[in-house]
Amino acid sequence: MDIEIKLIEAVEEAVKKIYGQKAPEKAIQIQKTRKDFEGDFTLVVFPLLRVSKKPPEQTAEELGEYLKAHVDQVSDYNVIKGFLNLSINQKFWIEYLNTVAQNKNYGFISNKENPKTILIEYSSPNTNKPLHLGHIRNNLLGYSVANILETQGDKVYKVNLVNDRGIHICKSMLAWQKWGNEITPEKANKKGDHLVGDFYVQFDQEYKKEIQQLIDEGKSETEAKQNAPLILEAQEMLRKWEANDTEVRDLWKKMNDWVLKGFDITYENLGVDFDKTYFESETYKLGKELVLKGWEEGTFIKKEDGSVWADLTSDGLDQKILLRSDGTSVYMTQDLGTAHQRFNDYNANEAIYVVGNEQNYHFQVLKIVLGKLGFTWSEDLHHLSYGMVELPEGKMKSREGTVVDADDLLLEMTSTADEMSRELGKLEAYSEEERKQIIETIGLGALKYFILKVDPKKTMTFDPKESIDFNGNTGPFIQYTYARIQSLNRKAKDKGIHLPEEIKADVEVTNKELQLIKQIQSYPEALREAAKDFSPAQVANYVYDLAKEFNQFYHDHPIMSESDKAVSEFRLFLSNQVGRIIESGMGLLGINVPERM
RNA sequence: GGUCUCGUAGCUCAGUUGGAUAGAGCAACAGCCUUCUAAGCUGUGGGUCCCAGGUUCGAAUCCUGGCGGGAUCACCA
Repeated sequence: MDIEIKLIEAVEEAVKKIYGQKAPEKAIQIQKTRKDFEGDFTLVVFPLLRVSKKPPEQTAEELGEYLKAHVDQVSDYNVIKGFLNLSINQKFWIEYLNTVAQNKNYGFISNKENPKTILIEYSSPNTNKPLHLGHIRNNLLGYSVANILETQGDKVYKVNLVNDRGIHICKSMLAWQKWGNEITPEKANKKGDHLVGDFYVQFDQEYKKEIQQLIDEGKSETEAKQNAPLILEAQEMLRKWEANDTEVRDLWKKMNDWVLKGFDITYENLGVDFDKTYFESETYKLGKELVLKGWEEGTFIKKEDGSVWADLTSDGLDQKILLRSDGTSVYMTQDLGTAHQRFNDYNANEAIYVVGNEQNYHFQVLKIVLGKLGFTWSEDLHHLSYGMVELPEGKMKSREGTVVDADDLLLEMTSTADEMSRELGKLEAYSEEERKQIIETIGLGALKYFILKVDPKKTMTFDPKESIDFNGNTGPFIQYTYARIQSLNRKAKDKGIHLPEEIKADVEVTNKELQLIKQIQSYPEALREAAKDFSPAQVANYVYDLAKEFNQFYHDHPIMSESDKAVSEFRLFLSNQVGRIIESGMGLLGINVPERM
């Protein structure tokens, strides 16, 4: 049983025995003792003064005395103001470490009684331009959160909804048709997504010129924007697309295919994947029936022009359009439909949408509207709203060429890792192939950790001029710690020191070693919290603390050269448990750990 | 203007049901490789936790108001 739970129960019992009443609800708070104080767990006694009717120090003394006498694991206690610090005996910690070693998936919940089925939608790119740094954050978050949720024993499905239709897609198609000269990714020797993205940019440039020309001819800006020949042509193309015009559809298929192939490469390099990919071209008509039904049932209102609206004024929001006056769908309509379809397809208990915080309002409305339609599962729909990635100067703007391209960044990370390793004189002894693999692991690890260590909700800053660090609170730091541990294992093999299956409780243990075990003990809780908050950052920060703690231990605890065999084996054993958790935690972040670096 | 959100060291960030003296990394400076990987370890300096009230034994954390930044409020997606 969890030691914390055991302590809480013991305190409950103590309060009853000593003060003759039940402790008030939630009054028993057990937390980890802060490092600067003696002890392992701390009971905050202030909330208990109501029943003890005695000063804090005295209450703490009485409870401490009782716990020491009645709980095996409590070896000692001390009182500082209203804080009762409890020390847990070494036997408990060593035994705990032994159970960790035996548990293949330590920290993970398996065989949960009623596992949930959770859908997580992430990535969801547009097929008109390549992925950039913002998408990287989305992809890494989605992939990692899926992993983290699975540790809690639930079934998670990762889905991608590709936005492959609409006016923005027609823009790049039209530009290619006009100025592309039948170029293909092969001929241009360029990834398809980049090639198509170039045409999207070109469209925008030419469109701007036309607008300027119309303005010069005396038209208003709005008028110019609406009447520029290029936009009219693009709109015409969209109409043809919707009418299933063969020529347009063929071009659309061809160019989307280029882009999707490009995305596949980026996804693979990033190390993310999906259980299913949906295409908006196949789902964009969903939702209309739901809306019409809602109107018939009086949930929505129809205006004179025929458009259908949800009135959300009673929820403190505005009115929201659901069907245009011509009867066609809007974004919200589609999302209503896809949400409904998803919950049915998978018989899901929860759905998570990894979407930037600029769409907070949209998801707020989506939930309310689904609720109004009578779907009780609207409560189980979560928007994992993440903050934008900004440059030091502010937002990334594609038009100003300040976007950080995903593929470029990945390449750059590897070459930085390469430079670093050369500077440090590492990896010289290894084959070219192994070297390449290691620097990729490190470069990618640096990037992923850099992004995932930040609380998803927060806007984060990325400075492309300063390359991502490899020292300190970084991915490579943690990877390095892991590599050190593997190096220990290799050395141990050479020296004939074997890794014991378990440790005897009477081995000599230092404070630092106990601290490490305590840090290990926090792993399951860290995962629970991370899953609850959809926050890989909490896993990242946990693993960092563990690695930092280990490096301190490593620095002043000889392992191979320790003369006491039992101590030497214990340290090797402890190191291996740390290594396993680093590998596990980093794995949840989608970061690999190298055997050497 | 309405709604939402953020504000912690020079910079990037931790700090989770309110708990003890607010922590890391980077950058700066000073040390530690004849000893298991120095991508490491140790130390120094650096704080009005945006401001003002309130709640309480106790507030970076909760409430109210203000200041500052961001997002959003389309018959776009």
